[in-house]
Amino acid sequence: MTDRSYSSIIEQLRNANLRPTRQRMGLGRLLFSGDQQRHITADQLHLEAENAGLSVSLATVYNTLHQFCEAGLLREVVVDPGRSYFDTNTGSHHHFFNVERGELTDIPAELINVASLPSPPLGTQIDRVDIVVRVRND
Amino acid sequence: MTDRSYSSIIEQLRNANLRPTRQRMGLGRLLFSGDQQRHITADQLHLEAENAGLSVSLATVYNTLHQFCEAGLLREVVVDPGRSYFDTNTGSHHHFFNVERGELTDIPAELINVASLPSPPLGTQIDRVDIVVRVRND
DNA sequence: TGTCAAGTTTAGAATATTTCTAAAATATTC
DNA sequence: GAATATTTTAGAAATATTCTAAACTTGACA
Repeated sequence: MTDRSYSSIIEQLRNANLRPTRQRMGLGRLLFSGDQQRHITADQLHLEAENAGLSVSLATVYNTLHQFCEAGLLREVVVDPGRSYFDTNTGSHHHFFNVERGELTDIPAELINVASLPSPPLGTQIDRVDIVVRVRND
Repeated sequence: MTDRSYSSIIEQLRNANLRPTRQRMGLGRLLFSGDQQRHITADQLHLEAENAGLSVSLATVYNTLHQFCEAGLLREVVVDPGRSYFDTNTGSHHHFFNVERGELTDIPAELINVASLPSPPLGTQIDRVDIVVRVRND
């Protein structure tokens, strides 16, 4: 387990005013208990929950993913029209996206050097910078 | 009109083995006849066509947008889950995306300096690098 | 120019993802 | 343990996109 252990999840849910229900805890364990960072769609997580014997509806998977995003436990990644990916890595970083396989891989922020961003359109402020490096199989 | 004038569109369609039909020419004119670069969704273009008195089905708008992409006349931009934008600027560049308004603005490639891309995952090759600077209204 | 084959458009159905709704279940508080 | 608030859920609805197959248009050529 990473630093987001079982009790840490409860605590983070509490901080976000979310009750630690069976479903949230179960999905949290699936998402955060591995060593690896995960990039997963709602449907994939729903399937994984089913396979793990966790009974949870697709609606709840969607609700939970969004609540986890708001709580800062997850981050939504937009690379594919018509499908959202959720990323357990909430730190500053970017992505490789394998267009053929629909697979995301992290790129640590420090490995990409963005010099000289132009100033944003009048009346707006920069929220964040997303870099997606699209790759194809040889 | 830009350099992609009326006759130029016909020519480009021919090059792509696409017959210059009423629908394709009409949509081409809507997309390319202004001075400005355009960022538009299928639905927006369909509406615009209707307003311009061009009778064309939504299915054809989708077909045409994809064919124009394959022909290198357009480029698809993914910034919003569940909606595709099509960009008349096919050159190398990036985008501001106003999350609140759903509005895209071009950033010329030379205004962003990406130094030191890490090498792509084994067995893959870089297709392109998309940078999206998400902005919010003050 | 008329005919034919190939390509194109279309309405409507189908699909896929996501959100909504309101009723039942669960958690928290006292 | 009862009362209240939150959460989950199935199924319906919304949204964007793709598919299908029939009707239409185009281009080639006699």
